[in-house]
Amino acid sequence: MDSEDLTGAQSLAAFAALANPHRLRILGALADGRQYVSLLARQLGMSRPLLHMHLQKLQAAGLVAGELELSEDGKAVKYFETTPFSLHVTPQAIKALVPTLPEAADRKETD
Amino acid sequence: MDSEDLTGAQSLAAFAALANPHRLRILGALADGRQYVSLLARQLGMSRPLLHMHLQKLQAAGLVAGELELSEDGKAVKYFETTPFSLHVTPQAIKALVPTLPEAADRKETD
DNA sequence: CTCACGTGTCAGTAAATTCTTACATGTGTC
DNA sequence: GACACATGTAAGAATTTACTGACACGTGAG
Repeated sequence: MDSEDLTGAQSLAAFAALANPHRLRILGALADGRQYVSLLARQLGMSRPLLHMHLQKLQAAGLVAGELELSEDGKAVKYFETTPFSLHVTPQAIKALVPTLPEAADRKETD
Repeated sequence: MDSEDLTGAQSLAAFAALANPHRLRILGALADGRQYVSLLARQLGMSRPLLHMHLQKLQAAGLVAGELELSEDGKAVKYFETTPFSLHVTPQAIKALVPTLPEAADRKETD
């Protein structure tokens, strides 16, 4: 995922997802490799429902991806990993993305 | 301002500042050049107190800088401009910045 | 003096985010 | 059957963020 391909709404979701210390630590932990939810919660010292919520936001922003697998002993285990995102944030990049923001787009269409 | 120089807290403030459509439009408008508050509020169609609040957040995050000047006819006018920031956001970059997050630092110091 | 223009700030409300507790499901083992 | 482990989700409280409206100040022009 590259900065240039993102719309305003997608960038907004990505920035919002990054604007939280828990989610940064989740991304940091997943940068080394994939991990499943319950173990990740124990490693980071947070409750599983809370981690679940944060992972949902990261996934909605396209920063992580999860896949449900069956372990050898038959249990369902959900692994998450980071997507190979690369955002380059500069004033000019933001200016280029402003016309694709939801509100601005609405204004252009409906006027 | 370069990504590598930022601490966790500073990155967090920057991401939080970027996670708002109004603030992206403010940055987009200032990417072309400096502007003063009242005129910028009219251009963007938002109230001046609201713009003031957003500019405070952008300034606290180090994304814009403001300087108070006296116009030719003696009035105090405050101009804002973008700082030349350049953030490169990748999973590895985030991992490197996790140890400098406030909570993690506290935990390391106080244990 | 009043008006128009610039600045900043405070109080209150509306809305979104964050977090905990408790519940539900399914599988393998003792 | 009861336990340990995995999954997901829903309700409610606490906190933070976003926004409006009203107020303050100062200057130059009519």
